[in-house]
Amino acid sequence: MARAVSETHGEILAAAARRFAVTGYRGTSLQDIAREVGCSKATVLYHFANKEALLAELMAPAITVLTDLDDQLSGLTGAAAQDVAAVGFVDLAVRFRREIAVLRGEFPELLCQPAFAHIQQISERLRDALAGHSDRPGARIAALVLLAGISEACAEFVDIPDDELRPALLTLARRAVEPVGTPQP
Amino acid sequence: MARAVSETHGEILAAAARRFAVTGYRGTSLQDIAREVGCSKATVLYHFANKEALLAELMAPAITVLTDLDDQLSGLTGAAAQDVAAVGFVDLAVRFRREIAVLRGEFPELLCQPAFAHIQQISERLRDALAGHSDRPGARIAALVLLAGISEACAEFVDIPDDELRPALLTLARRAVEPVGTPQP
DNA sequence: TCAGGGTCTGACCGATCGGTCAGGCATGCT
DNA sequence: AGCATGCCTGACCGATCGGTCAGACCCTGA
Repeated sequence: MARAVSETHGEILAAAARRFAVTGYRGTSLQDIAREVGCSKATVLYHFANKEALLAELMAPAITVLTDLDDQLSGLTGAAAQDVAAVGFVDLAVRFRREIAVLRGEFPELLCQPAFAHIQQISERLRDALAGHSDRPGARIAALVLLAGISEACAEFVDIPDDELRPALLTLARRAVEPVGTPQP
Repeated sequence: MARAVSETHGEILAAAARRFAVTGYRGTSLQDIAREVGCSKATVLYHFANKEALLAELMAPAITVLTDLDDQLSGLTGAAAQDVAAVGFVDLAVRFRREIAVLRGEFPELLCQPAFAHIQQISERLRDALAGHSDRPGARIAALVLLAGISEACAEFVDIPDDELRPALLTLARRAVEPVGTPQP
């Protein structure tokens, strides 16, 4: 057959995204992906060094956006940080619904891999920002519930258009976040 | 060694609960469980017909409570259903934190197993009740975010005492749920 | 025409998975 | 003493996993 390299490469990536989103990273074998593409398992491993590299390339765009959001958040505090975190994360979760679904439930194990080492810290900072940098248990619990719930909802509602899902999630987030005192003049 | 049957049986169950909660159902091998107990893998399979039966016995108490909640919900509508669902699920999630953690991310696959066939329907009814039986997208999205988020939070905050986690989650749920019109006289 | 490089594959590898099975070893009843 | 029963185990099974490798195939440039 011998297709152009970029073509097969992209097809494998797309097939992996579909399968990972349904059956998870560990629940999907290289054989499954190869079958969906219509090539051999060896071909998958010709285009990608190993299974982890395939996942890493799949996640790269989402991770870039997440890192940008983290940078944006670094200079903010209080209610401003809360709102930027809410808007930013909702937008990210809606746009990268499939990538979010891939990680569903496999976060702890996958984050141990070197390619994703810093994501855990970023998500903790994100949670902290959404809690308004407060250490009240209620605020921290609310932030975690929101982040996890929004992720799950995005992975679940695959058939709802972005423009409907995004405002609904944002409204919910703003209603659910524990208000934090902002220094007002 | 030859311990009393109930003793080893219980030890295996406890070890499985610990391991499943950390590494998930699929991520935990029978060998892992046997190692933690200090017996052979064959002993685990002497006390339990197979891996699935071990999981089923582990989940039984939580499933009983969930089924009770479902019965309670069957006769309610509107705001009453919303509040009973919120209180009931928060209580269940807090009490069975470890069982919730086991299912983390493996819901779709595990629910295919015959022992858990009806759980999916129950959780959908629960979500529907929490949405006040409304079909507005905002209400349905909020209900899913809450159920998923509460589950995740309970699985994550293992070190917070029940009496602190429960009211925080309940307050959040009542604040986040989309209010539904109740027929008032 | 031929050499070389990019693409792809079948066959194979060691490791690990869930699960089976014959048999060892106590204990208690007859 | 002899036997049955319950508990436990090492050895083993077929399947599947991620990954390797030698070589086939095709295209292109010299």
